[in-house]
Amino acid sequence: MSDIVTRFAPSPTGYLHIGGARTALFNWLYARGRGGKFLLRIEDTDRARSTPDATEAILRGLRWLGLDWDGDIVSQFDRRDRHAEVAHEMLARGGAYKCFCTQDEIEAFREAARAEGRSTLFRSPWRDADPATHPDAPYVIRLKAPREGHTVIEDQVQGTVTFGNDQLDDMVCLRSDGTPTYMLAVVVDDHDMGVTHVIRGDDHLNNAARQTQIYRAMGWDVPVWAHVPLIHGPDGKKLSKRHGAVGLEEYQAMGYPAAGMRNYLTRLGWSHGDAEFFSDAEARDWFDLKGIGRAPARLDFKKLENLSGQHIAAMSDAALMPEIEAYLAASGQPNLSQSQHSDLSRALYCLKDRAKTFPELIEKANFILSSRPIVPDQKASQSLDPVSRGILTELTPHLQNASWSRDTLEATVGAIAEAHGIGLGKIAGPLRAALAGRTVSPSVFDMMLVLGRQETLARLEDVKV
RNA sequence: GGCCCGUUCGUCUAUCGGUUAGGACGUCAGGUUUUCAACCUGAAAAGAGGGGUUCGACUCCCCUACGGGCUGCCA
Repeated sequence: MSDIVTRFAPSPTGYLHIGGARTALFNWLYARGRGGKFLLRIEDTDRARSTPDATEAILRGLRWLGLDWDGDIVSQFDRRDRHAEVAHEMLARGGAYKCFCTQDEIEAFREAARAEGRSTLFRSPWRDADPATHPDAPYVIRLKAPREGHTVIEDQVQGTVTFGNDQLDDMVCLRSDGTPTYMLAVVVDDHDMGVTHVIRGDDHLNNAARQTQIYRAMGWDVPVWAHVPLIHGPDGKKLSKRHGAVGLEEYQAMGYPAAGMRNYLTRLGWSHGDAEFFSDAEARDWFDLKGIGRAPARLDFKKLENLSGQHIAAMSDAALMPEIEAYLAASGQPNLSQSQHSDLSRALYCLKDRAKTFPELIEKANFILSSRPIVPDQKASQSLDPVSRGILTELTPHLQNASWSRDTLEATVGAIAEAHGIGLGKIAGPLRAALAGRTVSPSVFDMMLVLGRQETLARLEDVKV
C-alpha cells in the first residue's frame, strides 16, 4: 500500500472536456498503478456557474471512461466553513491580513497602471497597518506573500520553475462576503484530503507558485506538482467548440470504445518507448510522470480510429455487447431487440475485426440486424442484375443439399463460379447484395454460416428472377 | 506591458553530447483478396531561425520568431 493520493477536481460548469478527461485519466493511472488513491472533488464554489446537471455529466463521462474514484465525492462548496477557518488561522499566524480596499479602488488603480504602462500588481496599503486603525467596514483576507526572494516550483513535467516574489501579489483568500477564493479552497482541500500529487493542466502552473505560498503560510507540506500541457485541436489551436467534439460524451456517441479512448488519451502527450497499443494493465504499469511531454498535443482522429479498431478487435464478445448497446443509446438509436441481441452476439466474431468504430460495426452487421425482405441499398441493387440473379437462382438447389460448413460452402459457390467461367468475385458481389443488402459486409461465407441454411435460402429466394 | 511555459516527419512521439535521427497513425506505390477491414513489401516525410559552449550538438547556454498560459473579491 502506497501513500500516493491523486485527485481530479473539475468545475461543474459544463460537460466533461476531453482535456479534463485526460487529466483525470493521468491521475487515475498514476494512483492505480501505484496502489494509491484517486479522489474526486467538485469545485462548485462559483454558485452562478455551477449546476447539478454539469456534475452529472462529468460523472457520466468518468464512468464511461472507466475511471473509478475512491471515497465520497467532495463538494468544495460544502467545505466553505473550513476554508474560512483556515483563512482566519492564517490571519492569526500573521500570514495574512485584512484589506479594506474596495473593488472600485483597486479597479481604478489597475486602469491607471495599465494606461501608464506600469505593473498592475496591486499593493494593499493595509498589509502593515495597525489593527487598531482598522475601520468598521467590509474586508477581504489577503495572503501576506513574501516580497523578497523567489518561489520555486519543482514540477515533474516542467522542471524547476522559478518565480520572483516581486511578481506575485497578495492574493485574496477570503472574499468580503466571507466565501473562499479558488486559490485558498484548492490548497485547503488538497491538504485536508491528503493529496500528495497534483497532476493538472499547465494553465495552473503560475497558480502553483501562489498556492505554494499558502502552503508555506500554513506550514503545510507542498504536494508534488505535475503540470501537463493542454490538448489542442487538429489545427494546433486551443481546443474549442468549433473543433467539433470537445465533450467526452460526444466520443461515446461517435462510437469509440472506452478502452480505445483510454489508450489514445494516455498516449496523447505521454509515451513509453515505442508502445502504441496497450491494455489498461500495461498502462497502469508503465504510466509515470517522466514520460509526459512538455508541448501541447493535437487531437488526431485518424489515430484514435486506428486504436479504436484495434481495441474492438481485441475485446471479448461479452465486453463488446454492452458497449455497443450503450453506444446505440448514447447516439439516440433504437435499442436492440432480444433476438437482435443474440443474433449480433453470434455474428460478432466476423464483425469486430473489420470495424474501427461502433457505427462501422453496426453498418456491417446490417445482414444480421435486418430481417426479410432485405432491401438492398443503391449500390447493392446494382450488382443484382438479371444475369447475377440467374446465377444465384442456380446456386440455390446446391445449397439446399450442402452440409453447412465453411469448406462445403466455399466449394459449392466456387463450383458454380467455375461452371460459368467467372471468378469468385463475380458471384460474391450479388450474393453479398442478396444476403446483406449492402456492398460492404463480412465474408459471404461467414454471413451464410451466421444466417443458417434456412434464412440464407430464403434471402436468395427473395431475389430470384 | 510584466511574468511563466513550449517548439523533432502532416500528426503522436523516441533520442537523455557521438545514431544512416527510430517507431506509430496518416499518405503514396506494389502485393494478397469475395466487398470493407485486415495483412505483406516498399517509399516520401522532421530537429523554427540565428548566435555561442564543445573535438563533436536535436540534446547545454543566449537571442529572435511563432504558439500557449497567468496577470480577478472566476475556477
